[in-house]
Amino acid sequence: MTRTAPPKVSFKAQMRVAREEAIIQSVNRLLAEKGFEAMTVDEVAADVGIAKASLYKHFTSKEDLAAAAMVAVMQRAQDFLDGLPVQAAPMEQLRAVVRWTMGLKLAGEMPSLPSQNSRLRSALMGNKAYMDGLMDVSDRLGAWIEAAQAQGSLNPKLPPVAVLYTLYARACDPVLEFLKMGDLYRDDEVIELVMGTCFDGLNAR
Amino acid sequence: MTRTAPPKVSFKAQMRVAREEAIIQSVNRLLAEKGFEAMTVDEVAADVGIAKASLYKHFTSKEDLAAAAMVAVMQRAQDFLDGLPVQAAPMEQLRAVVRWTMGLKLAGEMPSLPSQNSRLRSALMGNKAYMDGLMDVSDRLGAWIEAAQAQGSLNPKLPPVAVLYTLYARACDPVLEFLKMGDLYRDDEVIELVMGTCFDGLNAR
DNA sequence: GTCTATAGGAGGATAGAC
DNA sequence: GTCTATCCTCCTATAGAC
Repeated sequence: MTRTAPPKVSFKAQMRVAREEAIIQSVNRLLAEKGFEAMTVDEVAADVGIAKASLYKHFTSKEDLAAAAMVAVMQRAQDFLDGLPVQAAPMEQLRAVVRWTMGLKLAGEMPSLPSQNSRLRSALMGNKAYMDGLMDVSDRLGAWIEAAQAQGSLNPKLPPVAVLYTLYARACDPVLEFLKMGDLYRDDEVIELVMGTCFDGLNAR
Repeated sequence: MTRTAPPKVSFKAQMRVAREEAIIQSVNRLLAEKGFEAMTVDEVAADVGIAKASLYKHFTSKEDLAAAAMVAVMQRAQDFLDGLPVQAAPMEQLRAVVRWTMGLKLAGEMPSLPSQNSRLRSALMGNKAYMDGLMDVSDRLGAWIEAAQAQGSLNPKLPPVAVLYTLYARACDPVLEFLKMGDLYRDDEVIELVMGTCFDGLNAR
């Protein structure tokens, strides 16, 4: 009788993964809190509790760190999509995703990246895991958008891509933080307000 | 017969104002193009065609430069508001302002500032001209918002401040640049699309 | 007030020992 | 792979001559 095969992932590899997850969690929090430019690699290292040089053994650059955080967020999004009830109406799926996204943002768990930084853009576009996740999420949302338009719950005159961008943009909507800062509304009230302006618009109905 | 009184503003003072306007114009363009963090004072100096040290004779810091650009934008907004037809319906005034704002953004003339930078926030809050302009614009928009709600064209259930923030947010809406990048729509088409989602919402009507 | 030159310091990235 | 120590580039801001 032969010995059992060695585990596919060694103990050391597991430790490595665990550490990288800790790093990504810190990066995610700091990106949400201060944004990419204001976040320093020293801060990340201090927050994780390791030396800066050790960080660079796991990730090759600051941009790479940010990309890893985005991969994690994209994974969370995919998990959330997987958990949605399959039988629900497309429109309700879309509304649920947007609500979830804004909840993340208000909870300080949504990394905020500058859209103009070209080095960062390159790092993101060159990250296969991120691009795959983004494509998958976009495809799923796109299917719901078209279905909702077909059944007349979503405005059929709007180009699907415009709807998609509009939904994505709720993840970095400054209205959320401004309303939160005012201290007049609880987080869930802020979310319902912005849900209203997003789907029903500002006009009276 | 006495000589005419000396001009209130000396020639040197006029030169100074003209140079500062040139500086502000460069800052405005660079802020719109690359954002605050990516813009360097060296670039501004090179763009204006003067030495960096000379810049600091006019403005005490990079944050001060950005604040001056915001003052100029606020002045343009006030001028635009002044030029609107007085007899138009409040709702139309609001729509006109948002259209104008998005046009500025698409034309690359809307400076983009990070909302998290505290040094910058302090510079803005400490700039009386900026704060006065912001208050004036907000008051005028606020009056139209309440009037539009009173006459039932704007959803009366929305808190006026939430509407105000939502309108302001169109000035930095990433949906504009994303749709522009796609090259599927002309600038005016992009504006009308976002006007639609903003005022009519995503839902079918 | 304009310039050249440089101080001063922050921050990304790496060398090299262990 | 972790550490300490350091490099090096970039950038804000200022000194000092004219």
